[in-house]
Amino acid sequence: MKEGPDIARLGALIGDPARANMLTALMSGKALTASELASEAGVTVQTASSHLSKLESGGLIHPRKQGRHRYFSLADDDVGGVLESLMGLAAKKGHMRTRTGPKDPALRQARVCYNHLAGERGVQMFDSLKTRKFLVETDEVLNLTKRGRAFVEDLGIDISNLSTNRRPLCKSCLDWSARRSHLAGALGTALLDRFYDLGWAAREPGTRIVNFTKNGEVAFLKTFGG
Amino acid sequence: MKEGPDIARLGALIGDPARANMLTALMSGKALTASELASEAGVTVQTASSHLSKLESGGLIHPRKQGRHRYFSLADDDVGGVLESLMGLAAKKGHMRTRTGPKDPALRQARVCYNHLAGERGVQMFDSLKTRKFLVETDEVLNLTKRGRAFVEDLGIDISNLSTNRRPLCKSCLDWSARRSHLAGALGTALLDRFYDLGWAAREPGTRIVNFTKNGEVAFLKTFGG
DNA sequence: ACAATGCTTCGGTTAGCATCGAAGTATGAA
DNA sequence: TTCATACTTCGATGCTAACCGAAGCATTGT
Repeated sequence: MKEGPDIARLGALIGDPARANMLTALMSGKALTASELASEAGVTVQTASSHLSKLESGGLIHPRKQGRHRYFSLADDDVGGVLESLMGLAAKKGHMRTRTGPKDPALRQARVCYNHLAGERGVQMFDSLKTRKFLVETDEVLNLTKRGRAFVEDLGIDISNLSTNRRPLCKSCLDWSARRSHLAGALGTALLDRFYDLGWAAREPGTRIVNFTKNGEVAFLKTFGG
Repeated sequence: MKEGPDIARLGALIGDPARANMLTALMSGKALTASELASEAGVTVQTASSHLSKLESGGLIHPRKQGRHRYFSLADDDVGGVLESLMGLAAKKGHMRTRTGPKDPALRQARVCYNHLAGERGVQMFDSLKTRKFLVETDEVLNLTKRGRAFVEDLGIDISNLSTNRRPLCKSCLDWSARRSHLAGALGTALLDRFYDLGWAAREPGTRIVNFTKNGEVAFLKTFGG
């Protein structure tokens, strides 16, 4: 029996190509069925089932039974954050798969990171919130100021609804393309959802790309400085 | 040929128990030799060598040749950050295991590194020489200034005798306990020898420990600032 | 010169695990 | 009930990579 440190188990889980494909697919934030994940990973459903049970017992994903389907999603924000930071490191080390398709620039500009906005747009929003003192970072903990709270409520977000949750309101997440931080946590999710509702942006189906509409881009730039 | 996403390669690198042990050992910030890492990982040096070359070509660690040793350290802060986040996730999932204990305190304070002084004393001496501009480091090359030369000669060391040797006069050596540098090279050797001659310190037989006498400690602190 | 130390490379063995076919369970539809 | 879909479990196979012994290379010390 081989005993390694804690991170070895996590690394081995992420280290298998099939499982890594599944996890990156789940980074879109959508819950996917076992069959869908199998085709994403390019393996049969039996193999996928084996992988999924390992990921589940490893605490990386969380199943939700619904009818005769099982929907899988990432276990929590921390898992998404770790995967994001791993992608960032991989990109920096030049091991990035060089499929320079048209998708790549779009991914860099705006994409979902599990359930919040990432990419240049996400970094821009984060910086804007910090320079205007809506967000302050003290002792590595992010806090929303009173003025920030007012700003967010002006956008039409119900803060009290979020703060009841045990999930942290504000959290910084290291970006994959830029090496800067963007906003994660409940507020990050709420903001992205609000952008959808306002018609500023929409998801490109089947990918992690977030497409901003013409009016949405104008409004976003006006709101988060240029 | 199996092609997975970028993070799979990183995951696989971290996923092997031996490599994970090496990486966690390097998380201390210290640079370690291949042999030390082998014993940390519980494998033979041949196996360790194979692992280390993989970690190096994966961009996770960075080698630094020094004499007949190769010191390895984490490539950059980003690698440490990713490992840290992985440990955090593993701890959260409850797979945490406590790790290696401390080493001999006497060794940390003052010891020989081949033939020069290492440990906290060595680092202190090195820092003192640099802040007083007796040593300057340009382009990763250490040079003794004129004032430094005078200072060393005042201690009773014959510089001209050393400079004839093909061995470099000044060389920085990465410390084992602190992760700072100390002075190696012909001058480092000469200084330690001079300490012996002056009766400031003596070797503890059979070990690498250097014991300072009471008077020697006072003189050392006076000479190299405290 | 010679020996000793630190590390790497080569070759062959072995263990683990991903993989898929086939059979089994569960849910939903006709 | 009977069939179809979604998924899991079992068993067998095959490939990868970790592992160590032995030999080779490089540096240092005597």
